[in-house]
Amino acid sequence: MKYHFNKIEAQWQKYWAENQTFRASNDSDKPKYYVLDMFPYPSGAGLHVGHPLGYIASDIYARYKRHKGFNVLHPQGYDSFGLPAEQYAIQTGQHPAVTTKENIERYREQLDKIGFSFDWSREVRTSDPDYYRWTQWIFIQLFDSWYDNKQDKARPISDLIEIFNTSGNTTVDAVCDSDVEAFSSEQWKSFSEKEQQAILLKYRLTYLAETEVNWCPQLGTVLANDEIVNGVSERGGFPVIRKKMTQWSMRISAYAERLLQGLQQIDWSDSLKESQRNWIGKSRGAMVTFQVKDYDHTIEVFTTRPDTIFGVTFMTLAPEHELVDIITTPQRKKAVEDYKKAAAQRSERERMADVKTISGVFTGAYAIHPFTKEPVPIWIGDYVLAGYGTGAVMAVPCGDQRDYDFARHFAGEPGMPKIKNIFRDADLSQSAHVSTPQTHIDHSDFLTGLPWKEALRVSIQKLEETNQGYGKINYRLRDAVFSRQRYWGEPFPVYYVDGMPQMIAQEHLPIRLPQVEKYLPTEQGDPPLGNSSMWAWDTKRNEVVANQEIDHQTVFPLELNTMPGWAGSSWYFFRYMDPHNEKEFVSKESQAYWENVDLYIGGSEHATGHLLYARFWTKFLKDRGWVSVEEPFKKLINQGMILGNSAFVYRLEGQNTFISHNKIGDHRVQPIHVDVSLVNTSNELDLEAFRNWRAEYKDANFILDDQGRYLVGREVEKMSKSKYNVVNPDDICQQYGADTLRMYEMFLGPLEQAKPWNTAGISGVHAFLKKLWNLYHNDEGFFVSEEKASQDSLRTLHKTIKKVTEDIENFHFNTAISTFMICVNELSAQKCNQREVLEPLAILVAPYAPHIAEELWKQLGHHQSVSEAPYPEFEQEHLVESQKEYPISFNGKVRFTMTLPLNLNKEEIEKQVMQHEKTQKQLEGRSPKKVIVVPGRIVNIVG
RNA sequence: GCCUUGGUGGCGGAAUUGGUAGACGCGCUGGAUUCAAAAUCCAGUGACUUCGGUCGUGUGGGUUCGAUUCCCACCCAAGGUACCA
Repeated sequence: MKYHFNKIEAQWQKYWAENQTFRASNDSDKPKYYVLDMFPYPSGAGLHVGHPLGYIASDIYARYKRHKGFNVLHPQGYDSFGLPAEQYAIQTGQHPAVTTKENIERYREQLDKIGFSFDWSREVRTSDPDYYRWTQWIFIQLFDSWYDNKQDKARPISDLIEIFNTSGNTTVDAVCDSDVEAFSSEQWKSFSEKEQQAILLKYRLTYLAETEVNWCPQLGTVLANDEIVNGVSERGGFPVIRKKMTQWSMRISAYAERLLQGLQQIDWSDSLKESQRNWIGKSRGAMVTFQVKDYDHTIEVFTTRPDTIFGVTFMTLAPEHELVDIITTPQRKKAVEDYKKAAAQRSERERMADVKTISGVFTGAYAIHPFTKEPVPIWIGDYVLAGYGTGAVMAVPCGDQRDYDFARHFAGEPGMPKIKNIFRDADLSQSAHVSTPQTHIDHSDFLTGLPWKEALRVSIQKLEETNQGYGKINYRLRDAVFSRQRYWGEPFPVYYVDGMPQMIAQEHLPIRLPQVEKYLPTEQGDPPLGNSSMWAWDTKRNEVVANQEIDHQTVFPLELNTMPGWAGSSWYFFRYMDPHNEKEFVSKESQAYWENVDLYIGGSEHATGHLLYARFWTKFLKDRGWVSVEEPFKKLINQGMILGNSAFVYRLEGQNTFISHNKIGDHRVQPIHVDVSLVNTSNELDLEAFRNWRAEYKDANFILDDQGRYLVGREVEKMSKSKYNVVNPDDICQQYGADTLRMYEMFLGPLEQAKPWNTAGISGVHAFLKKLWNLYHNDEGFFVSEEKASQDSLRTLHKTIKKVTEDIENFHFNTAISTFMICVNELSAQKCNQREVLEPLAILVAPYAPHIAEELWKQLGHHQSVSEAPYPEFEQEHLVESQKEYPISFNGKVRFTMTLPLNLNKEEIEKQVMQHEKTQKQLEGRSPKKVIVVPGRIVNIVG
């Protein structure tokens, strides 16, 4: 009887949907288990074969846990705000909500075909007003909170106001802006309402601040680093400059230490934890204050090596540093201005990546060394980034390679003194000195002669004594910018009274996105929401009203920015616990039942973005008492990305002629991504299809190779619509079935490893499922016997149970599938058709290939879904071994094997091996120096 | 540049704690079946070889009786690098 996968799969998908087989209850006697996928952004390209990789893995695990008797929550939803829908709207005028809805429908259709056990009754969409009202609500709570270092938690802002009223701010130890001045309770009370609000803003966990952005004047918009290629915008190729803008920020830095410490209690891979540790970047050192010569200004620097303070040869400020314009001397003005302009045109990433080009310019100004009181020249250089630390460094060329390179590059120029060497016996002729435990400090007044670690301690002490600095723990983690000049994101529940932000009361949420005519920034350079004529807040009627009603008395302008993509994804895992609650973002009871995510699966590209923000918000919600957990995700697995196999055509520079990859030679060409569907497996381009692909290639000319073919170049890279390398899974479901797709994606390789997509090999997995089917069927139909199974078959079954269970617990799905293949091959050879073996086998396979398992289960006479069957137990008695085939090696090389009983001890094994004729032959009369016997493993004869 | 991960046959990959390198699958070769093809089944398949063996897990060193596995240095690829998701 044939295996009709299409029919079987459609039937069971319908059954699961109609019977709500996978609906999770918030009330159960079983232990709970929460399995979550990182929800997808519904892109216009549809689901690609990379998405299901993680979903299949989590689905296998969720189904496995159900067999093991758990109440499993396995939901799915959509991260549906984002830039691509907005760009599509800009190009076509189509409202992003419409495109997004269509894309979601397409995703759902595709997901349904793969047979996932999602509880769709809990679906969430971040762009749904019923969802984003709670994102707005959380924003308001952040605004209403400050971080108390003494209690090491976030507290309501009302507590802080009370403290200010009773004792001013001098007793408060809070995380706040660096420019807060001390005030008493009397002073606080004497401030105007506006002054008080301005001060509070410096303490709130979300606050307004000036931050740098990539500004593209021609597009009139801010760009992500990702949208900038070689210093110009990806769209249009326009210049991009760095510019300051007032934006909402999140005080994630308040949580730096807890985010670091929390890593110890969660089950994530060491590499991922390491990434987060490096991102948080905790370092110990000192803040040092340098007075600027002839000015009433100081430069603050953070250094991890205050012990090298006497080695300071010059100082470097970021070109954007606020003092640059003030202190630059008239003679240096032009050079500094030119340099600043050039630096503004380089993205932060370029500046970090490019260490070969050393650039900088002397300001003509000097700082005063805190101890020697000698003048220290002040330079600017773009290797110092404004956003890092204080945007200024003290340069010690003898101990830091970048400073060394900078000093060498500008040696002899005005303002660049000779390198000061403060290390005893250090050779500076080639490079900076690398400190070791033996390093001692020299030529450094009170530090001379000390080992550097000791000098570190003394230098901080001295800085503190002389009030010129203090020991400090610094974090690389910066506060997170929370404003986007975009349309398709959550609107802020914020209006402005006299320039000060005010929150809209929570009962009036959600504040819905307004309709706009155009999704581009306004002509004045305001964000897209500035195009709306209905974007003002009436504080009397508590509703959004027309802009013309703004009177700054009762009707005020609303915030024009929207929230970033990570807002909605920082808390969605809580919403699945209680998705339809209209009173709270999640009820206390639901959250207490589900706690947090037991298993989270998603791509490693989120290692430091989403995963850090979600941890931050969870900790905040815990502090304020809305949830009971400190960490959102107990265990996390990063599925490796399925990479695309991009294809390239090569355009001769400045022409509309394309040259075959194997003919490029010395031609100057521009590689252009071409849709992989236009290329066959031999890398040959379909020229007709290419001409029809896009209007600009209609009249393209080609230089073909000697066989008359146009060959494309190939490159493995991330699958994305813009690279035209997306492969979608629908065709595979159609041709081979969902069970084959599920097993093939798992069989491709280790879950955590990145791998390029390739369908070669899928036939092997499909053949396996057919063989599995044939164990239960003969030509006539279902054919399973009630007789006792053979010892061999039971052995095969239990060997399989053992290995597959170990593999699933360790997420080694690829080897589990080879184990299934071996099992089915063995059972076929044994002609096994006994229920005793085939019934447990159907359950074992069910998490991987649920459709075929359901069908076999039904044919075996069951009326319930196989997903409710208990997992088979492993029985050791079927696998007892008494003999071992020992490899016998000579000097580490295996020469032959011999079978010996497993109960022999070392001496008995050695005796038997030495008596063997082949041993004597190998030794050719020599007596061995040593015989190493590892019982149950190997014998090695040395000599 | 920096951080993280990876590099094993023609290809995807396997190898539990340092113990027979290449499981399982694809591909390829030969055979059976067929009028023929598809499908299926059987056998072989790391390279070299004077058929004794020799070499072989990115490159070069090291530790060890024994290294894909541990250590050092380097090369290459992918992901991230704070406004793509």
